[in-house]
Amino acid sequence: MSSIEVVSPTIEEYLEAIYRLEKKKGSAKTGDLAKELNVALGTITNTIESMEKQNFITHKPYKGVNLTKKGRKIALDVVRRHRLSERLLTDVLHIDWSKTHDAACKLEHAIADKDIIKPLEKVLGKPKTCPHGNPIPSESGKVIEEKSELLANLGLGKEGIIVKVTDERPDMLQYLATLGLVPGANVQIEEKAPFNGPIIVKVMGASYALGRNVASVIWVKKNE
Amino acid sequence: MSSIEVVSPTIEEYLEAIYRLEKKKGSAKTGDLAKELNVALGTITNTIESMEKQNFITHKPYKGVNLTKKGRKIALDVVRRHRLSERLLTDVLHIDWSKTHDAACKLEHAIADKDIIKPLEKVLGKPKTCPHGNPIPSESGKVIEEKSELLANLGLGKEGIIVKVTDERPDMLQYLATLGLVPGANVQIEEKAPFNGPIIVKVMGASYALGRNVASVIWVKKNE
DNA sequence: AATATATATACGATGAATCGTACTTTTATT
DNA sequence: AATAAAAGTACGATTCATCGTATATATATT
Ligand SMILES: [Mn+2]
Ligand SMILES: [Mn+2]
Ligand SMILES: [Mn+2]
Ligand SMILES: [Mn+2]
Repeated sequence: MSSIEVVSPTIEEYLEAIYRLEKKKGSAKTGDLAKELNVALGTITNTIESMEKQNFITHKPYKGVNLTKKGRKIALDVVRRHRLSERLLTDVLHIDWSKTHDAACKLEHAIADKDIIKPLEKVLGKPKTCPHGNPIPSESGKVIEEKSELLANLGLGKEGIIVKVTDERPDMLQYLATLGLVPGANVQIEEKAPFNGPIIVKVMGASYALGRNVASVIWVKKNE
Repeated sequence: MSSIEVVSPTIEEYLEAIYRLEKKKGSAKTGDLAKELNVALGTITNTIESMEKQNFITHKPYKGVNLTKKGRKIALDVVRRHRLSERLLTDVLHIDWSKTHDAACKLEHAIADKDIIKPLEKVLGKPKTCPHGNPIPSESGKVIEEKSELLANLGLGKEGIIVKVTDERPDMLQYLATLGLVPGANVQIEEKAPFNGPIIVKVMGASYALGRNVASVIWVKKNE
């Protein structure tokens, strides 16, 4: 029986953060983790040392840490619980998608039990993604990532469907929602200002100028 | 603004356990708490000393602890979250009532935020009780306790409606459910054996012999 | 190549929560 | 009232997660 190892909520948070950073930048640097987890640098050094001893991660000083197979397995389970929690919050409790991330980040540790997570997944209708479009790992840790590209990289005149949003700060999500920039929405590039200037996009008939920072958290699937 | 004080999950658990024991026995003894919380006696002594310093409880050695006003306020909020969690588990996730208590005891700490608990309460339809019939404290800490008496104390031939069940051990709840002894069910006393012997009750047409231990966790509202 | 800047580590210290054993006090029994 | 049993407390120790300051190393800039 290869059931998933039980670790403290703290270690789960570390694994979750490492997973995200690894996905985004290839590895998780001490400093990034300190910011992400809101703790002092020395704390990170301590904890990753202990996590390395437990074979959850490998660490190359000044290069960052990476998940081992063992660590990734747990991380994926945390991410799974996180994203199912988000779905519960939006789909069942009707909470705004801008508020779900922080709440889910606590909830995820309280629903580790299979007797809870399985019924939850079922009631939600086995959703494939979180409300922000990120894939929900399967029970066995499989992640089906829909192919997509950054809105910021889409060519002039091209259009596509928003697949996911990879910045879950409440203010960012609120802003995106007011423009209708949510997963499933159709967007077209109308203009791209030079020198990394704004991008004008058309959504639901309306046009908006987006900064590159914003256009770089939105992933779309190009229409053929 | 008298918003509720934030304490650690551990202290919340202590307050919750003290609330229950106080309700059941008038006060919470060190030993009872050790059993309830599954920690060593010395740990209880330590923690209640610290809790007394923070004015959450008063403590008379060998007599037990009691909640202060301040402590009770927090305890009621924890109990509120616990019972709303149980409702979520049974009503939304369709989890059996015998499994909800333990799961809720973790969940309750992850849904302290007003932005979560209010929508949850609303979605559940502002339930008055947990699945076991115990009242859900209001946001302001009001508890509306329906008048009821122990099934074990009901006279021969009398009948009533089950109001609540005050033992939430999984095996007890499973047993009660198989007999149909759940809140709302009508029961009648058919026989009471002497010397604290079994009680024969009629439920839904069937008759069952219940030990006094069982009849002493079931509370009923006598018909007329 | 030398220096400056960013990044990471070492180290000593703290607080919360826990344990187990030894000791003390209260309550029950004779 | 003396003694036994039960209940509670004291105390020293451990582990986890954290902090902040001082020090070290690597990378970027000149
Ligand atoms: Mn989290
Ligand atoms: Mn999400
Ligand atoms: Mn609890
Ligand atoms: Mn209950």
